[in-house]
Amino acid sequence: MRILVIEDETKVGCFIKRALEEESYAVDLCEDGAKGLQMALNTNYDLLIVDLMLPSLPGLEILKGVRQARIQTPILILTAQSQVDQRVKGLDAGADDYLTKPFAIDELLARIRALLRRGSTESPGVLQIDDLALNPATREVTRGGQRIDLTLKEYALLEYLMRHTERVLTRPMISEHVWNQDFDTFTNVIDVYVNYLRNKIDRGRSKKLIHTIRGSGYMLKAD
Amino acid sequence: MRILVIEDETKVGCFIKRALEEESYAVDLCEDGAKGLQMALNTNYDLLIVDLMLPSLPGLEILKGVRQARIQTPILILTAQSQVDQRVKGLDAGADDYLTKPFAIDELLARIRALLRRGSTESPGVLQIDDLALNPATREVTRGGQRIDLTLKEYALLEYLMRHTERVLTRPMISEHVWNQDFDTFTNVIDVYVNYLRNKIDRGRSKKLIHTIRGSGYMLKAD
DNA sequence: GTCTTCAATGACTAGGATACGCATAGTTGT
DNA sequence: ACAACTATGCGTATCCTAGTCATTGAAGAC
Repeated sequence: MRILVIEDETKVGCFIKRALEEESYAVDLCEDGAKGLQMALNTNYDLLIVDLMLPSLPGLEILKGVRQARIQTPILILTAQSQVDQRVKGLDAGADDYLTKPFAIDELLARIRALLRRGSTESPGVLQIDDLALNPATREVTRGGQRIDLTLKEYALLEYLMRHTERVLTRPMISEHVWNQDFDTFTNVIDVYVNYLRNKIDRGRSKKLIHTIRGSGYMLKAD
Repeated sequence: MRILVIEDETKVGCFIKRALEEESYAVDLCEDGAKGLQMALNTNYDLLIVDLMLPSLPGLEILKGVRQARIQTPILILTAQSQVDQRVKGLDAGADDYLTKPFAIDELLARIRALLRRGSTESPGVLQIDDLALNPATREVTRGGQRIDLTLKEYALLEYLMRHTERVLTRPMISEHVWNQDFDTFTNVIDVYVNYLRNKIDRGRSKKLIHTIRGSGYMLKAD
């Protein structure tokens, strides 16, 4: 899950970025409004977090810009306590939720989960394919009831796969959402990590879940 | 456990804050009603303490505001002796308990413990994981029947962990609820205290309860 | 139609760099 | 003296690179 944070206060921005990264989201931080809008338009993020108090470009303009471009990405706006009218305008301009500063990081994470969930087929909290289950809250992964330990990157990759099952996921897509990289690095990191995942998830099982689509990418599927 | 106190009398407010902090709660004090309501809405506290006699905004409005926002946080109201009707209205408006001024601080602490207990899944007063037990009323911690002495911060950290077992608790989450810090301090205090706790709780035992989730945070779990 | 060849693609492995968390010692403040 | 916190060095899990090995599928030979 890739998230863009547009926030001019460096301290707050860094804090959010770190917190999200610990939840294994891929995070881009932008401290400039105009630049942020460009990034939002060029990259397909899964979520935008926008501070409405920005120096160069009013946050509202970012919202309008994004929505005019027919981009449906959920947007969460941050406002100061006093800016009640701003908040209303923000929701009118297409924001999906808001949070007033200062806020608790728990609250932010909860709302992010809610927004991402809403976007993707109302998932019931725990993702499941066949006998493979992934619980984002506890970050616990099991197959056939048996616990599987994953590293951060392995987990991030699996979560992305599980949120988009039965669909071919190309390397650039995976690279963007899991590694937060816009351009091809000409490495084989993805292959390596798919291999790691296979070892932990499919090895020794008759029913394989991770399939490679030669020439295209990978797919998670029960068949 | 993070508590918000909304109380306009500076003297009383500071007194409560100090007393609570000595019990190792993380406390925010707010002397203005409107501001307090905002804080209650923005941050997810574990408990609210509200004086019903406030200058800017009647305490009752705060209750209504909070409950309208579907926030279930337990609320304790403070009233003067004469304000019997206020008290009733307060309970009707969603308060969970009340206390009349002047009150004994012990009384306040006891009621707070009761409310926190009730809030968290009807626990039987004493938190327990495996053979580790924590009694919030007496602040007594035992493992295998053996008493364990903890400092204020150690205790606060353990209580937070024990109220959220089997879930990955990230550093920012811990920082907020135990240290009452909204932003990252870029120090390793948390690591150090986890280490202290481990020395007192897990050292020398075969079954470890404190687990680190590399790259994410910590988790208290019996497995 | 079957077999062989070969280039492209992916699977797998090993090892170095890095970042993370642990431990311990040191500092501050009550 | 004790608790709270900071600073630092160290070991290691994790991440990534780079290289080799296996598989695939299409083109050409028979």
